[in-house]
Amino acid sequence: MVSIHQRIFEDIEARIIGGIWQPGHRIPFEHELVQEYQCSRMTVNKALSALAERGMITRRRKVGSFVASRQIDRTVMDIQDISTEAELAGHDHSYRILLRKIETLDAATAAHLGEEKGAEILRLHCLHTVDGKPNALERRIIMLAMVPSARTESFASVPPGKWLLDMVPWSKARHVIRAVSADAATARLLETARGEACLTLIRQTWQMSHTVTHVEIIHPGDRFQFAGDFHPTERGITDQLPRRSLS
Amino acid sequence: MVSIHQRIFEDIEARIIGGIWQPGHRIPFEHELVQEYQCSRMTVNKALSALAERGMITRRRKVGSFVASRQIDRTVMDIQDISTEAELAGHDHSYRILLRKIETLDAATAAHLGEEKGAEILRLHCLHTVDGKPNALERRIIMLAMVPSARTESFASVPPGKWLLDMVPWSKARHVIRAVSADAATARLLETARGEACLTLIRQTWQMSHTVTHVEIIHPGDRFQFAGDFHPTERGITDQLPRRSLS
DNA sequence: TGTATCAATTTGTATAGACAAAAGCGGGTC
DNA sequence: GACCCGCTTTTGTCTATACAAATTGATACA
Repeated sequence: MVSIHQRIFEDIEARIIGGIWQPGHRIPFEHELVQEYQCSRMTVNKALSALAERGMITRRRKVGSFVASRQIDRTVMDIQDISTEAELAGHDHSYRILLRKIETLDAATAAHLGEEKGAEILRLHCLHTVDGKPNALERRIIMLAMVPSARTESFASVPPGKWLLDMVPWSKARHVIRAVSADAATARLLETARGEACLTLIRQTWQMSHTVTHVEIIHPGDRFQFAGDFHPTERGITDQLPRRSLS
Repeated sequence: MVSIHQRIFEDIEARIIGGIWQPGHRIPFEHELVQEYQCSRMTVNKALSALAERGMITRRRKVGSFVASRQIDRTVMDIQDISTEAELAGHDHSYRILLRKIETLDAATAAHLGEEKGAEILRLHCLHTVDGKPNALERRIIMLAMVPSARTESFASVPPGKWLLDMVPWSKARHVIRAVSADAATARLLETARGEACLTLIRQTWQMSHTVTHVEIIHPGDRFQFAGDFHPTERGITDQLPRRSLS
């Protein structure tokens, strides 16, 4: 049993996706759809508002609603904590702390993070192993002012990524994905060749304009990839499945 | 002037993001919020439904609404057509067709695409140049059954990515990002060293379960990266800015 | 000609009321 | 105990109505 709301939404969506209504096409006025579907204007309005929120149509008072101009090629990636992700995919995961040290921010790093020089940080290096093979090198900075409890946490039983995710809410995240060649030290740790292509994910998260953490995760290119699906059709971005996969 | 709807939405959102209400916390019932905000239940309901659609809360009849369990580390990337993207960033863009050939699908490629062997395809290879330096190598397959007009299109003035975006609506896209080392031919075309780390984007788009196109775009790793921001706070995924940037 | 004003149209937001659907709870029966 | 039934609570959807805000188009006027 589908609701009227849903029926209107999907009918219009299908006509847009199917190319029957091209970008720029004016879709019927609310009162016309009220006639067509024999329902109240509120119901039509909610359906059209939902389509507008999704970016499929744009609406202007007194003018009407129009099929949005261009399909943007967008993808949604769930970038998860390594351990969670490995477990979801049914792989073994373990990790080893290589370095754990409290420092103060030097000028260059501070500028790079957009924070004040001299702030206290926890620097963590971590090697992740999946199914017995080294899979990622994690280099992390945690701002101790934002996460005071990290000062006494050993991270012996819970990996830092997971610990932070459960511990600190964030309001903004930035991700950068790069391809880099492994230097000698990285290659040795990841048990791969020097110069091997590596997929690097850099993530910085903020809470209310203060950096919480900055992390660089380096994967050997022959053992990792990022994948993401996008359906313009889907209800919410929440019914996506985990997207990062072992290759 | 903000609407009541918006005020409710943002108040609750702020309490979740700020960590005042932890995951699992039961947020007030609709009738309680009606009291608190002195508005009708419809208004409260719409605000809570919007939060649920966004994945910040989950709702269950008779039980209540709860702060969603775990923050997923998600990012939204707009992966645009190379020319559009370069122009937006204020760079010059040109391209050259290296190969344009109509073929039939061999068994291996067909299996890889999830399509039938023997289907007619247009194979296109294309070198993109940004600000005078080679920036991407594009290897594309277009299913002629889905895009018959591609048969006679020369792609001399409009690059294939842009042409397809304007021409054919799609209902699903899949993206994969990889790091690979350049082989000799690729390195020569991209004017980089053999073995250099390259960032590869693979994209396959479908319309109603039929493949429209499959493309592999190889960027030299020292000249390219993908970047994406995610604000759990934002209204829609549509007010995102272009995300892929020249490094 | 240009400009201010007004009316009409369309979307945006809100209300109060109604009933349906899901799910927990308790009571009775076997 | 297990099972069934009905009561209650909470969310889900819909209606009819109302007024506000934005914008267009027409009209009046300098």
